[in-house]
Amino acid sequence: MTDPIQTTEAWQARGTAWLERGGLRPTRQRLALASLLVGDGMDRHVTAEGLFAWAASAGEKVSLATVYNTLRAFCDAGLMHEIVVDGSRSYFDTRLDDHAHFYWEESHRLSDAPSEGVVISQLPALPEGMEVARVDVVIRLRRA
Amino acid sequence: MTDPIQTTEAWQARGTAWLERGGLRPTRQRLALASLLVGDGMDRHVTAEGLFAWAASAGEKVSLATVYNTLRAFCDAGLMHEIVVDGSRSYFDTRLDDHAHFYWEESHRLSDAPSEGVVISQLPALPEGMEVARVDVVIRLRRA
DNA sequence: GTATATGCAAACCGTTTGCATGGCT
DNA sequence: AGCCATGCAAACGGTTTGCATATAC
Repeated sequence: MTDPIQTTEAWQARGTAWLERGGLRPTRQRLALASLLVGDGMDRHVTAEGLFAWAASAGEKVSLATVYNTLRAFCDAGLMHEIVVDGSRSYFDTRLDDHAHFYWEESHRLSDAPSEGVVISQLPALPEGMEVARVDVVIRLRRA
Repeated sequence: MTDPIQTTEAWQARGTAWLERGGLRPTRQRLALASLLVGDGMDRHVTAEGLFAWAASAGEKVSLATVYNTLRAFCDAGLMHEIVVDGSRSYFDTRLDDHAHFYWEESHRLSDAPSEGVVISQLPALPEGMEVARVDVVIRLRRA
């Protein structure tokens, strides 16, 4: 669980380092969002609206358009990945390696599947001249 | 390849049988779309706009709203599956069994991956009280 | 000082819906 | 006759964009 001793400054330090890795200027808004996303070092799956609401409830003043623009900037900088599981909204993931996801259909939540669990032991022959950009595995869950 | 001897009547017969399987009334528009989708017995991946354009170029008069409604009806009837790979549009697949897809990022096309190719040899432990609704595997391709 | 980020509101675009008309059984 | 499907246009919702202002370097 999260260490309760962690300070806001510690989160911001991580946020700043993270932005630096992406070559992005540490503006107030980016730093606020980055701190929320990676401040505690855990992997996150957020939607734009969700992050906007989270920032607002944390007292950060960031416009919704900036949240969208910033998430896109984070993706372009290679700091996050966009995940599409639901046509009506986009999810953004702070974890960069290929890994499978659980998608909770009734609550519209996305989470990591235990990484040891999914084993793709073989990929199909790829079409001529093509390479794999990414392999997305989404395990859609419903109440049993 | 498609057998050039096949007649429109043969497509319609398949379309009618297909609609029947889904318990859907064989209206002119549904029959037209069904014939395009399953008339030749091949698996198809279409977008609503794409199917609308295809129908129009085949001389079928169907409104875009009806294409959307009809594709949804086909999905609800269990005749097709909706596949989400691109936040900006939905794809609809006539093939019903779990199988992996190739997504051609630059052309925004979706196709089946050779079924023998992908082997998921193990699934992760599922959360308590949950079951798998579906497992989506999308292999995103880019030019090498 | 210059390039870039932000905020707002308006535009955008794929999709859905309300309602009147028309067709299937 | 009654129910359901269709078509149109308007509504919808998430996302993007144009432009004026503010901030980082």
